[in-house]
Amino acid sequence: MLKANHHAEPLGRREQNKIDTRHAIADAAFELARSVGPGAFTVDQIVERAGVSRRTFFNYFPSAEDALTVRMDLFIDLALGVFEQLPANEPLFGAIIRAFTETTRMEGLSQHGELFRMAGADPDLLRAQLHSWERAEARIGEALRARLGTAASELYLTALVGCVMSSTRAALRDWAVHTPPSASDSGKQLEARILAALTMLRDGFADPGALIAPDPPDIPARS
Amino acid sequence: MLKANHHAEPLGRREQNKIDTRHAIADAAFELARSVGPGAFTVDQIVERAGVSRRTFFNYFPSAEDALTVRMDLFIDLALGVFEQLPANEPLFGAIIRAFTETTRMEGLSQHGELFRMAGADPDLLRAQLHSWERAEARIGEALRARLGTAASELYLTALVGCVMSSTRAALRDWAVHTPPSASDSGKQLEARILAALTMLRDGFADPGALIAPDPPDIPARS
DNA sequence: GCAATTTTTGCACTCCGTGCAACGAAGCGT
DNA sequence: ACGCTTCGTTGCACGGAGTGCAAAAATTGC
Repeated sequence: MLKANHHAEPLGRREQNKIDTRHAIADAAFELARSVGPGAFTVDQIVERAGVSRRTFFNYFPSAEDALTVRMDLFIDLALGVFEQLPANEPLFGAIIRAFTETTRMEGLSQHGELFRMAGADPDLLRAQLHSWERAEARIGEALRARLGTAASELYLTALVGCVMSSTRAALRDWAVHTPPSASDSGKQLEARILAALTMLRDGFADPGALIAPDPPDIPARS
Repeated sequence: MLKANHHAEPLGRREQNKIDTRHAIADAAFELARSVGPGAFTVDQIVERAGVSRRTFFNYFPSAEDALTVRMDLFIDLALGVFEQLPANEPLFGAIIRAFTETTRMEGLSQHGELFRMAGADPDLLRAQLHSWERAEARIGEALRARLGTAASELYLTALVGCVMSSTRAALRDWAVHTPPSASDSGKQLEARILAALTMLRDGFADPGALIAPDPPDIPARS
């Protein structure tokens, strides 16, 4: 269910077992959340499915909800990998947007959307996700620092990253409200919204009326 | 410690008692967090200080950390009150920035900064605060909707609000890192950073090198 | 195969969060 | 002031969350 790592480094049994356990727990939690709803299951149910002891669960995650944020962490892993490969002379916002679209091409967004919707029904899951976004922000900030060098101020950098993440989240909200879970082009709808939001940000929120076009807007180069 | 409400509406005993209890709990929690550190105290300690029963605490807050977000909620109350009074023809970003500065003139920022710092040491408090920001975002979004009318798309509006909040948070982070808790002009430092961040946002992150000037930057009009 | 290291597990314990029912205080009509 | 109603508070009890600790099991290096 969860993606394995792609760098074929020689992993020892120890490392590999830990990764497997982690994913087993995450998968069990996700399936449970799907079937009975977020916040409607206990840690004991998770560990039964995952085949580990209760105590082991808490060696990996501080709470049941945290097991549901593994997917986002992995998504960020991938996206950062893509981002670092992009040519350094590419415009900043363009690189960010491309890193995102390339990653969605690998991973898809449906499960992320699903989890986002769940968070609307369970405050604890929402908090875990917000925390996850926060961690992602920090990691992306480092990647941007590596690209921009010391010319960009700390404030500029963190504000920029924060806005990118905020815009993405706004797109998720809009998508969750306006696209029914059953929609066939659900993923495309979401991607289009994220692109629209990032484009607005890049252009300084100049056009309040910017709406979602039926097909993904093309992005005229800038910044 | 916490501000009383300013509209002198005729409140009944019931309403007033609830407000008092709420504030008593919030104050007790804050004092405790200050003295022993965030996450280092129990609900029982809070209720002992506040003079209410354990059960009553949970009638007001779902967790100990949530009692520490009351201040931010009240700050947003004030800020929204200010924002609604501003002339409707004032440029959007200008109005947002003014609503913020006016509110800080009433309330100050030191306690907010203090709480923000605490969140760095306690994941649960961090999550509660992130949730609080989320609620604030929703409320501010409504206020902006009332001002902008139906011309602005839902996505534009939520993305904009999200970016405003993100930029503010970035300013808080920068402040927490670079300004020692003992600094005498701590509040001014923070305010200057928030203004700088909001200005960058307004200008579309055009200048990566934007740094904090020793004295608060003045804001040339736009948008 | 053996010793060292790391991970898993069971156990015990405190604290959290909530449903429930009894109690007490505020509102309200007379 | 009286009773009646409504709403908030409290105590109790219970299941679940999260953690320190030490024993057991698995992996590693020799």
